[in-house]
Amino acid sequence: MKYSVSEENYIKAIYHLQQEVDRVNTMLLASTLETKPASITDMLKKLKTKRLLDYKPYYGFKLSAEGNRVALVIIRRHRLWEFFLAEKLKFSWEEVHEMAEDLEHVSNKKLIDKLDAFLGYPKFDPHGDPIPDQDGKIQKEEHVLLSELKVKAQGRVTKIKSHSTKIMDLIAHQQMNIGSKITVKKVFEFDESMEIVIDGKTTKNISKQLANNIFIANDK
Amino acid sequence: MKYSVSEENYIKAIYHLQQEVDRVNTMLLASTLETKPASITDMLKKLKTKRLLDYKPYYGFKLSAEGNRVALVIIRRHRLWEFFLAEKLKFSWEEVHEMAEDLEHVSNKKLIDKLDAFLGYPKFDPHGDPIPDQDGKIQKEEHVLLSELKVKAQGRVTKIKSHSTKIMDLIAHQQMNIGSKITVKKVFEFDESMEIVIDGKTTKNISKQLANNIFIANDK
DNA sequence: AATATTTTTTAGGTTTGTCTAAATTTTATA
DNA sequence: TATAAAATTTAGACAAACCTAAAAAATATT
Ligand SMILES: [Mn+2]
Ligand SMILES: [Mn+2]
Ligand SMILES: [Mn+2]
Ligand SMILES: [Mn+2]
Repeated sequence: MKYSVSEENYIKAIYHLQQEVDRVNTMLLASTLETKPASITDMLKKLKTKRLLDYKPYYGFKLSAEGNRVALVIIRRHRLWEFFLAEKLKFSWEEVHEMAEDLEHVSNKKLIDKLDAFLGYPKFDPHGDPIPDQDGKIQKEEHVLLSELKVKAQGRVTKIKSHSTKIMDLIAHQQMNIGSKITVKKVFEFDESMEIVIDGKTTKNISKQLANNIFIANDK
Repeated sequence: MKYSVSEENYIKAIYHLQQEVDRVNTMLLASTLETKPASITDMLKKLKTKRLLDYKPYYGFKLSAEGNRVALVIIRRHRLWEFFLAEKLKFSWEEVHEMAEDLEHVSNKKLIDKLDAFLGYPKFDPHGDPIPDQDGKIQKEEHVLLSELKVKAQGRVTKIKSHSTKIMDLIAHQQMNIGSKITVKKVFEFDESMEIVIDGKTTKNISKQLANNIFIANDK
């Protein structure tokens, strides 16, 4: 089955919201897609008749098994393109999301599988999010917040929680990046700020708020 | 200015038809786009109000200077993606056109320019058609039909006239390709068939009809 | 020159995806 | 529990891009 750009954007948005809440509701989806609630209701009916959605009026909704499968196909396309843009075309990882938002709707399966091969079957996109494979399987990476690490613990930065420009600014300035190796040197009781070493080179002090937004995979 | 997928497809189709005829007409465009004449008229009016088209009812139409500029942007995108698909993803050159038909509408300029750089600023797409540069300039390659070459002449295959599967079949079987070096060994008067050497290795006999569909750049 | 044929445009509809405004249902509050 | 507020759906409209059928204009044929 082939779905329209709009349908795909709805499916993907519902999938992402479901990672946070169990049953998505109209208002929430309207605000993330920046449309009006009435438009959401229209699309919900359509997705329901296409059997992509479990939906009872007034009771919220969730993707069907098939809806989930479709969502993962779209997310696979999105993240592979993001990886391509960052890795091959040398875009910074803040720039890639918007372009991938369009590229994800080019839906030729053979194209995506060949792209995957060309990129060397990457497991994570530039933001550290997992890339579903051909069967929709995603590799779960166990990561913890940097703020939860104890002194002497170390690991690699896998993901940033929020992608706001404010946080990006700070992180870029600190010369941290996805993949950077982090070692915790000290944790100060006063404000829970940390002293860390980045890639075995530079030593930095970071606030609790910042450490709360950085995910780390335990290196071992 | 940003144009819809439909608008872009119309603009590009008009551009291509103008390479053959001076003023395009409704029927011709309808048949190449596989739509009805009434739909063409609707779009012509829209393109006219957007100043992309010179159009007087009943008198045929042609792209304005701006329309031409836009067409070349779309063709640049199309051919760069084709080059990417063939060169990097290892698609055969018969497969790339259809996928490029979708990718050409992803219109982020920085993306296309970076793709261009990544590919090494190629001048010709896998079919041998020239790729417009950032300013819409296209490199004119002087090529002649293989059938016009005399004995001992040599050159490289730059382009195939028709892209029908029937011709593709034959050409693939003869192990010819864009870029193959061709040397004419003999021309038989009886049926004007030729004996040629491909890439200095294999010797083949080809019919006048086939030679009439293969463009050659004079190597020198 | 008159008539027939072809081409093009116009008129009026349909589908998709959006919207506003109003009605309905659910949830919260007094 | 009655009422107020919020969330959701319905009703009706609109733009984009298509369509069919009919009218109008251009071109070809007798
Ligand atoms: Mn993204
Ligand atoms: Mn999207
Ligand atoms: Mn092409
Ligand atoms: Mn296209």
